[in-house]
Amino acid sequence: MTAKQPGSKGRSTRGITLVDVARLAGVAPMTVSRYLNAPDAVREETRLKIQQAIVQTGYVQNRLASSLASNRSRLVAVVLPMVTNPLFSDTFQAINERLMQAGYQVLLGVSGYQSEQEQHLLDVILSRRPDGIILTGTLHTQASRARLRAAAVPVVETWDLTDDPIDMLVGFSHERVGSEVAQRLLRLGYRRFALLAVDDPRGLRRAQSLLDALTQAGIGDVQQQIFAGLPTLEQGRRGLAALLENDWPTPQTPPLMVVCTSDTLAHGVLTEAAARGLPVPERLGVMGFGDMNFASHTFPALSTVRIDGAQLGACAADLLLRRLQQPEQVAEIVDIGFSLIERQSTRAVF
Amino acid sequence: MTAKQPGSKGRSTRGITLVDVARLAGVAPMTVSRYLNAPDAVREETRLKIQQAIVQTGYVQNRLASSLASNRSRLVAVVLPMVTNPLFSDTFQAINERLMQAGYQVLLGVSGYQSEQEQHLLDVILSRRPDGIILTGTLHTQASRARLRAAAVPVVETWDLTDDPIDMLVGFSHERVGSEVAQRLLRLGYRRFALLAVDDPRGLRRAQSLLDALTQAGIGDVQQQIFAGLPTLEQGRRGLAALLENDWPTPQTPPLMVVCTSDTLAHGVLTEAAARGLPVPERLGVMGFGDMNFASHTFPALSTVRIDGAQLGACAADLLLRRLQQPEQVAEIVDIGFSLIERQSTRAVF
DNA sequence: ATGAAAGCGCTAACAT
DNA sequence: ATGTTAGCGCTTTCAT
Repeated sequence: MTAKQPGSKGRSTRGITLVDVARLAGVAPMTVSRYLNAPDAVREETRLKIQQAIVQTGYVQNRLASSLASNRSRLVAVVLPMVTNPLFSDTFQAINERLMQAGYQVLLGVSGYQSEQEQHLLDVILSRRPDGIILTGTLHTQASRARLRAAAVPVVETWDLTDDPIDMLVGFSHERVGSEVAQRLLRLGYRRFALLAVDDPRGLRRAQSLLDALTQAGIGDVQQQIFAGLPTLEQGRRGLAALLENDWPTPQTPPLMVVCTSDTLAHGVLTEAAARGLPVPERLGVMGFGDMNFASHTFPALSTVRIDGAQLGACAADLLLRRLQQPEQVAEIVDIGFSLIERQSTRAVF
Repeated sequence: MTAKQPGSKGRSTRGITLVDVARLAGVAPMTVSRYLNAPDAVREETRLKIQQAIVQTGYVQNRLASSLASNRSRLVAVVLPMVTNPLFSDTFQAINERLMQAGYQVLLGVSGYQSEQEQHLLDVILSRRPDGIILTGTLHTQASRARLRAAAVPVVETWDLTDDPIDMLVGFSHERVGSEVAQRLLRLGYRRFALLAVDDPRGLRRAQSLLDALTQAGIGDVQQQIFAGLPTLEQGRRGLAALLENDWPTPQTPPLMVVCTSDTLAHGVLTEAAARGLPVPERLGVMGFGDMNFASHTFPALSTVRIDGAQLGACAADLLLRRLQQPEQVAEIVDIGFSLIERQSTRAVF
């Protein structure tokens, strides 16, 4: 509560600064700064004096000022299409954990799935001068991508494997997911297929790739239900209900395989099937995507495509952190792959 | 790529600044600043010149500098116990939406459910000088709460109704949830109860309040399964399995009511019941919490306690924004309440 | 190991 | 409506 003498043109007094701490500790401000940023560069005795002064004053460093002066914000922007999509939450969690541990903080950006305000979001983010940016998916407009390249900030794109990454990249091939799922299901004996999807860009690519592979195998008549919005249990139920309207599997027909672009949709399909007394896997097969934490515990257990979201996030954070420590590092591209998990929901007997 | 002449003691050149834009537009830096912060205070003609200069240079404002100079960061820290808990994602989404719209950005803080590193997280957050802080739940240690009060930053606590809020508050009474659930279920005719909970502090308070109400009604023998960690479908299945080991409801016994502190656990209970052929609601009743988006679409549909997470988030953001506009505003406390939703899973016939 | 000077990029406050 | 000056709180750079 010491009343400071305002300078002739000074502003109203603010909180406790590093100068206050320095004065109390009887050292130069620069020494306090050293204590904060590299304690080992300060003598033990001095360190104690400063420590005491900090506790006594309740000083909290002002990182706005330190970021400005040092040209390092220790901020990393993480851009998600949607905070409510549980597919990304493991990734997000892992990213945040690693970054915090390394002394960085996460600035959140939510892009939505449409590209309208993308440029604006990007400017808002860049205005904070983050030391790095982690994108979920990739930016949609070329203008945005160019701006990001121009900003010369390290960027990691995730959850995808594109042709021309902005910088670093960690993901997997959605095309390969689609075709491998098709091949596996064909090998299991399925011949009748339906598709349940929501309209997110990567999910649609998986779906298209699946359809292509099926067509190549001579299966062209695949019923499709594509919804707008996020995948929900409700959409899954509705989707199956719609599919069954013109194709109700009887004991005589071979089982129908419903491929979903998300475990959540698939869970809804299982639920609707149970509600209608349609036995899975005997007359209906279900395939999900994501291997989310519930997939192995649905009834019956859900076959799906496993993506290790936590590993993906950890990898993205590590790539970025390594670059921040060694700016010369080349831009890596990491394919973390995926694996097909066969559980009860695809175990029809042919 | 214009090589700037470094001052005698200058640092290596950085990006394009407001001064560069001003020079190109032929105005003073302050005029550019005005254009950015209050375009209406600048003449149309000048505005166009500046606009052009900005586009031409690709200038992006440096908010680190502007925050430092203006003592307003336009940053709001949002603290979550865990990013992967879907209970909070609607709230988080709503908060982020409102804040972005109002020109604020979200700085994420993940506290975990234990209080060990709470103080450190708090300092990390305060060091960015956020204009406000939104907490999910409340801080655990008195030291943290004191430090936050001392920082004189607007704070909104959410998802709870505590006795001594730090500042603003929006939530509901977990105690009342517990007792009202008990009373409702008793009125429905249930007399045999079991409890399934995870060890989050608010969930445990709901549970305790439920148990108290049941005891008052003369029902003291309530089997309990309390797990550590986040609520998952798997935990719900395991929980029911464990409960059934020493209490398998027969057609002769009155139905067993399993009250869960989370819809996700309840969903697991429904799943395990289906897997074991135990009919819900005839022999087993299930009650959830949260009314998450799947609750009305499980089979059978799940009775639960509805909390409007999106409304809660919007309310929290609005309280904060109002305070930021009118600092004299008193600290409001908002009880957003809850409602009991009766669906199929509690429709036993007595 | 510590200090002094200069300046990061912007805006508040006071002109005009 | 626009310009001038000082300074936000810190760190870089150079000196001791």
